[in-house]
This record gives sequence, C-alpha cells and structure tokens, in this order.
Amino acid sequence: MEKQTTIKDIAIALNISTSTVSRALRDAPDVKAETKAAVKALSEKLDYQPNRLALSLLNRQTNTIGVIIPNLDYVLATMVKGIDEVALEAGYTVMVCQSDESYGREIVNTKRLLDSLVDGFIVSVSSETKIFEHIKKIQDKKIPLVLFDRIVNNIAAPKIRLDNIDGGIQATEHLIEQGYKKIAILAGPENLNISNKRMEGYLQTLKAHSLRTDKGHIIHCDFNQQYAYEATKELLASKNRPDAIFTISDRMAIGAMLAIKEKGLSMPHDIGLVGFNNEPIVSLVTPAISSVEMYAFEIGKATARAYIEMMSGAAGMSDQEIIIKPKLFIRASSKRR
Amino acid sequence: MEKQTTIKDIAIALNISTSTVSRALRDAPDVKAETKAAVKALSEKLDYQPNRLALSLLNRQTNTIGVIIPNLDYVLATMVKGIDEVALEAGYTVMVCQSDESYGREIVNTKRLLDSLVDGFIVSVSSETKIFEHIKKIQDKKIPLVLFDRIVNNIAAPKIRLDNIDGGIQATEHLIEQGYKKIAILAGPENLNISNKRMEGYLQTLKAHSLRTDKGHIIHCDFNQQYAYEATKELLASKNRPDAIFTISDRMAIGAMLAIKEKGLSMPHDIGLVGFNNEPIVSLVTPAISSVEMYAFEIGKATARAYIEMMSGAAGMSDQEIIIKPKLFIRASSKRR
DNA sequence: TTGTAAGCGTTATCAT
DNA sequence: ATGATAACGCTTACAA
Repeated sequence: MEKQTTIKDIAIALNISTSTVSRALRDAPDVKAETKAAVKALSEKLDYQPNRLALSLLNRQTNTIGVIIPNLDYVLATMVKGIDEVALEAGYTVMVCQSDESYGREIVNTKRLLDSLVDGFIVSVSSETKIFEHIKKIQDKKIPLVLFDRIVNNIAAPKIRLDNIDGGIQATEHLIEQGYKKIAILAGPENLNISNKRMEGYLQTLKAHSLRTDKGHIIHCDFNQQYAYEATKELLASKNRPDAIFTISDRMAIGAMLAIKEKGLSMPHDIGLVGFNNEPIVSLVTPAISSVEMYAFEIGKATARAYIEMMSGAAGMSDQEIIIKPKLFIRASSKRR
Repeated sequence: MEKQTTIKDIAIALNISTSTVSRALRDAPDVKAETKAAVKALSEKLDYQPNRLALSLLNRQTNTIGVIIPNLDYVLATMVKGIDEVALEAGYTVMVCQSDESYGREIVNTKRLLDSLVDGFIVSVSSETKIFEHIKKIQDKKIPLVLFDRIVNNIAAPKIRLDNIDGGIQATEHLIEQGYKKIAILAGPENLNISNKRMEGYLQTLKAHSLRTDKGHIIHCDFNQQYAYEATKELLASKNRPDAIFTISDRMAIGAMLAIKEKGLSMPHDIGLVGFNNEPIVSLVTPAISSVEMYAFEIGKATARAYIEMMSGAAGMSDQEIIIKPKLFIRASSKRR
C-alpha cells in the first residue's frame, strides 16, 4: 500500500502552504482564481482524496453508523438494505457487523466499533443475548443508539419494531375463523422478545374466543428449520393432536410443513399452517403458506430515519417507539372456507 | 456524544506525561511498577479505550477490510459469513458494503472506503458492472485487492471462485445420463462471468455428447425468479420444447418450477430440472430440486485467508487463483432412472 | 524511569 | 490572498 496523495504533497509541488491548498479545494471565496485552478488541476492529476481518518479525528465524527445484527437471513438482510438506502442517501457510511446469533461475538463487535469507529449504533440483539451491559455501555458513553426489530425493553432508546402482538393476533384470528380449534404454536427461544410477543397475541386471541390453551401446544424451539421439523413431528404424534400450527417464522413453517407431509396429512384440510415474515419462499411451496408480512424493508428505512433524526438532535427522540403494523397474507395452507 | 477518555486525561489526572501513560498501558518494560499500576487502575476506572482513528492515522493502517458485494442473498450472505469468521479471528474488522446490483452504488461504495477507511478490498462485482475503472483504481493506488465469486478476468489479483465450468458440466452430464435430450439453459445476464462459465460447461457437454444445441434453448435473463418464470413459460410454449432445464441459480429454478407446474407438466418425468447453489429451499419444494453446491462458506473463508496472506506479504499471491470444485446434489426433479 | 517533541492529514484561527 | 500554528489522540525517537 503506497502513500496516498496528501494536501502537503500538493502544497510542496505548488510551492504554497497547506492551508491555501485546503481552502482552494473547498472553494473558499478568498483564494485567487489562478491558485485555485492550479490546485484543482494538480489534485485531479494526483487523484487526491481527503483522508477521512484525519477529518474524523479532527471533527470527532466519522459519519459512520455501526449496525449490529444477529445474522444475515432474509429478514435482517432486507432490513439492512432499508437502512443502507436511507443512510447512504443522507451521506452516512454503514458498517454492518453480524454476530451469528452469538452473544460473545456481539460483544466483540460492539467493542470494536466503540473504539471511535462510528458515531452511533443501530442494533438488533442476538437471540442468545440475555445480558445487555454492552448495550448499556454504548449509552453510558453517550453514544447515540437506535434499536430495531429485536429490541431490548428496559433500555431507553428510539425503537423501531413490528407490532408483534398484532401479528400473532392476525394469524390466530384467521385460523379460528377458518374453523380450526386446536391451534398449536411453534415459538422461538424463550427469552426472545419478538417471539414472546407473537405468542402473546396468540394467547390473547385464544382467550378471546374462549378456546382452551393446551400447554403441550406451546413449543419453544430454536429459530431453525430442523428443530421445527422435529417439534412438529412430536406434536403430530401427541394424544391431543393440533389441527393447526402457527409458527413464528417462515423457516419454521417450512420445517413444520415437511413433518406434516411426511405424516401424510393434508393442508389445509387436516391441518392449517400459518408462518411469519412472508418470505418469497412461502408462495413457492405447495401448498403456498399463509404468512404475516412484517415489512422488513420499511422497518429498515424507518430505523435509519430515526437514527438521522436523533443525530440532528431532534427533541423527543430519546425513547420514541415506532411500531409497524404487520399484515397477514392468506394462502392455501390455511384457507378452507 | 461525549468526549471519550484519552491518554491525556489520564496523564493530567496522574500528573505524568502522556508518553508514560502510553508506555504503561502497553506494558513497556521501563515503567515503574507503581506508575503502571496507577495508570492501569485509572484507565480501567475511566473505561479508557484507545482511539482507533488516531492509531490508524499514525500507523497508516486501519486493520479494516472493505468488502464490496452486489447483494445480500443466500449465497453472498454465506460467503460474507465465511469472510467474517476468518477475518475476525485474525483481528481484522470487516466493513461490508452492498451495492444492490447497481454499478453506480458499487462505485460510490468503493470511493468511500477508498478514503483511507480500509487497508484493502475484497470485492465481488455487481451483475450490472461492465466497466472496471473503479476496481483498477484500487490497484493504481497500490491497495491490496482480492476478488471472489464474481471475479473480473483482466485484473491481476488473487481470485477465489467456483469452478463454474465444472458446475455446468456436472449438471448437464447428469441430465444427459438421465436420458434427457433437449436440454435448455436459463443463464444470467450476458456479461456475467459466472453465468457464462456455467453455460460454457453446458455447451461443452452437449458437444461432447454430440447433442445439437438449439439457439432457442439458451435464454439469458436477470438473476430473478420472475424473469425465470416468464422465460420458462415461453420455452414450454415453443415449437421445440425442451425436456430438461438447467438454471444457473436456485432462484431461477424455482421460477422455472412454477411455470412447469402451471403448464401441468411433471418433474422429472416430462421435464428435468437442475438448479445451482444448493440453497436450503431446494430440498423443501416438491419435487426437491437437484442443485450444484458451490460451498459458499468455504469460498468466503478461503477469500479471507488469501487476503490475510496477501497482507502479510506472501510472495506469489498477486495473481493466485483458488478454484473450488462444486458438487451436484441429485434430487427428485431430475432423477428418472 | 520519565518527559519532550515531532509527526500522521486535515482545518480553523489568527496573523501577515 | 496567503501563511504559520495549533489541535484532534496517539506513538516513538531522543533527551534528561
């Protein structure tokens, strides 16, 4: 890696001072046109690019956003795309660190970015994360923080998330409406907020319709197709076999679907199935799976917007919560009326 | 954002010089144990973290890798995971910029990272990219560059990629072996190297078996399910209808599958189908789709390793090419013997 | 064992 | 219209 062209190089070559070069480069009004032209010509020729490190050190800001996410699956990737789009537009650079659902890596990532690399953070915590000291540390240092999707409740920060309860309600209401009576849920890890909220919607709705809740019909398993497949197999083999399953992700719905097919049951006749996320894949399998759209791209964009507002010092941002409404897309896997 | 603790703060508080603090922090041998202890205690208390910006400016290196990728779909996300894993392990920070298959954004991203933010680049070009000046510029500046997956031929740099020709051969050989005679291909954009190589393998194999190549059976379309769906519809409606389709991505295979089902044809009986990437989804649809595994995670790891070697000045890295062998996974969509 | 000073690349302030 | 200087946070000769 060779030395890049600096202002000093230009200054020496032109036999003027670095300050003049700096001014000329930024089109200051008090530089002789002649000088300006010479500087610009040379900087062009030498392909001068300002050193952002030096700028950042001087201004104490990097114009870089640190984005910490637990993985790069469809939903998060879509959200990152949304963040990216808005942030780039606003002149920010985005630094994405993916922690692979590992609490340890999340901490490492946070620490690294905290070393003055970014001005602020946009975070979605990993499913493994139960202790939030590293997140609190960000705030202790008075560094701007926005939480999205997998938010942390007892931290005061702008939060952008889906109305997960409503998603659970929509899915469950629909299944009930279709005549299903014994609705099971494949939920995610127990400490995962988004999962619990979707389950809350499910429980509320059962209650509202005076349907009995069977403890055995509530399964916690990892956000993972394989686990969902096995959990479903057990469900289908149980005494009180459910006649519908609501899974809190599409990946899990696919796993459930495999188990259902294997058992020789038909959807939506024998058993109804509703997933969550509305990933493209759900309309590609047979039968197509009903799923709750969570508008990931929109959530991403709203998150970046909240971040930008916060940075511009907008009042009342500190614990604003933006809640996006989900929408159930009904498909063959659960439509029997 | 408040001022972070600096070495100076510690120096003043302890009434010693900044150099002593710096030395103590780095456990230099010539610092009095007493002083060392005091410095460490205080730095702990004030939660001192070295400012990486200042370090980078000083050392002229950021220990950050700029990763430029065209999108965040399954394959690239998996590769990034591989890069991440190895790079983090080796103490590098990874900065991922996704250009959304846009040539313009790829240039913007490159420019930004070039402003002294990263020590080197790991790049996979967008499908839209036909001009490579921005990539050449990286090298003009003598900044280390590694290309992966979607490589650029006439640029001398370490390249890590799949043996795409072989992938095309494996897929086509298999289809022929299964008795298919009129094999069509859904290829990607015309200027996309990976697509052309897979097609080359396809053409070679047809030739080797003295099968006629029907111009109408070679379709270029965007890397996109919808286009693939439409292209397949046309193929199936054509006079010389193919009895097998090889698509150069699984997304496209899914699109093709939809069109095939819609037409009422059965796989593998009426028509054979082979995809590429071996994404999880292919074993979830019915029939499961045969697909060429490209070992994306391995490619990612190999890429990061090549980068690290290059940085450590290993000789002969400058235009080494690492080629990963693909492997066809045969499933129901193409197995009729 | 510790301090001083210069330097990384840039800009803002204050001269000239 | 231009130059000199200090500063951002840190390390490293060199000096003491």
